[in-house]
Amino acid sequence: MNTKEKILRTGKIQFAAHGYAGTTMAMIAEAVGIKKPSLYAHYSSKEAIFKGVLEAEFTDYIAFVTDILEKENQSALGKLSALYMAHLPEAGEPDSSNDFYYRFIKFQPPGLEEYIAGKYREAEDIQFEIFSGVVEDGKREGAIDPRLSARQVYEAYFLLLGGIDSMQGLYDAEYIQKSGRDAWQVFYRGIKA
Amino acid sequence: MNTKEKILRTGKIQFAAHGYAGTTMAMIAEAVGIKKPSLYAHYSSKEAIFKGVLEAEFTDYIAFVTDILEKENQSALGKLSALYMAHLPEAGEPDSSNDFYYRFIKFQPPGLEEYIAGKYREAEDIQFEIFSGVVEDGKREGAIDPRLSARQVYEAYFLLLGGIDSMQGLYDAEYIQKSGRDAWQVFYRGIKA
DNA sequence: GTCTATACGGCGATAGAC
DNA sequence: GTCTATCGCCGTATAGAC
Repeated sequence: MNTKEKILRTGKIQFAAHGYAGTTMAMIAEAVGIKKPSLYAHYSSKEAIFKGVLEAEFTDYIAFVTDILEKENQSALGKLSALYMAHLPEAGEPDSSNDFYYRFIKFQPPGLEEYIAGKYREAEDIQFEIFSGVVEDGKREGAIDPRLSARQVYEAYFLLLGGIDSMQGLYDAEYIQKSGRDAWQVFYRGIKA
Repeated sequence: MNTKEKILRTGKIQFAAHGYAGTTMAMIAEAVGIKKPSLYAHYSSKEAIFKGVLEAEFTDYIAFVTDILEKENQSALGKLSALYMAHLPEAGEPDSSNDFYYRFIKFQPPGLEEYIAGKYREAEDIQFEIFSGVVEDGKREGAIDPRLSARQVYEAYFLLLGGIDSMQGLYDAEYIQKSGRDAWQVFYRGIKA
């Protein structure tokens, strides 16, 4: 891994853990293993590093969702469940990608509000399109109540995911898992045919 | 309103909008209408102002929940629905209390992690106790499926609320309201007897 | 590309007059 | 209680040698 990639990797971890203002060039440099001014040989500013991380995260997230929802030989409910469960935290080290994504979707560094919002809407449009296809499959399979609209199922589903994220850092992974599974049962009862 | 209260009021708004590091003593002072050093006649430090706001917010939040869930002449489902709907954003100015609460529950300023976590657990214990009483009432009224535990209903419910919060700032109030009501229907189908 | 040295500004906080 | 003036520190970013 070259230095430029290393900066993105460690930058993501630091930004996710300490926020934009709370992360300093010195912190990133130290974690990378170089001195502070050397960062400027790879990125022109702190903001440029941040944007680099952000770009990569959106790309990865869309790939992650697409992978799960377009898996073959799986029922629609199987796919929805798999994507949901993939969002539950695992015990051990924190998931810095997830932390980064949710932190900066909600709390944008000053001056980057529009930039981030634009990226987000773009990612969400793609996500909704794939998701609603799966929901329609679920109706055809007789698993999802056809009276519910794909939009309605989508909203309830991502409200739950947002809720799971809002528990991170407040509870341990095991409790969030249990909580998340409990909520899934309620959700499932709510959409089943 | 005296200066000390004014500092808490404006401090809450600034902290909610810009975060802890992103809020400066100069910003608070200007919004209050005094100069920066005058703040120190009322609070010994930036952290002291923040803690003052935090304390008041937790107190207010518990009172808010208690008020709604202990209202007389209301069915259990009516209470749950009322509390849920009260969390949906209204069009117009942003709700700085809500923004403050959720921002700092999830992203604590360095050094205040334990302090905030402690306050939060305390508030949550009280909240769960009241909430589960309402759920048990709902079962007795024949409105909620008795096979569901109060804990399970609580978890699904607050996952939804967390999800609603995670939409704030990304969508306008009207869309979040619609989304929130849609999700409520799914939730209701999921818990009804 | 990496380093040492440094410029420059903004931060929290204090001193001391009124 | 409020002000002007200022301290000390640390942030981003640059200059210039190797």
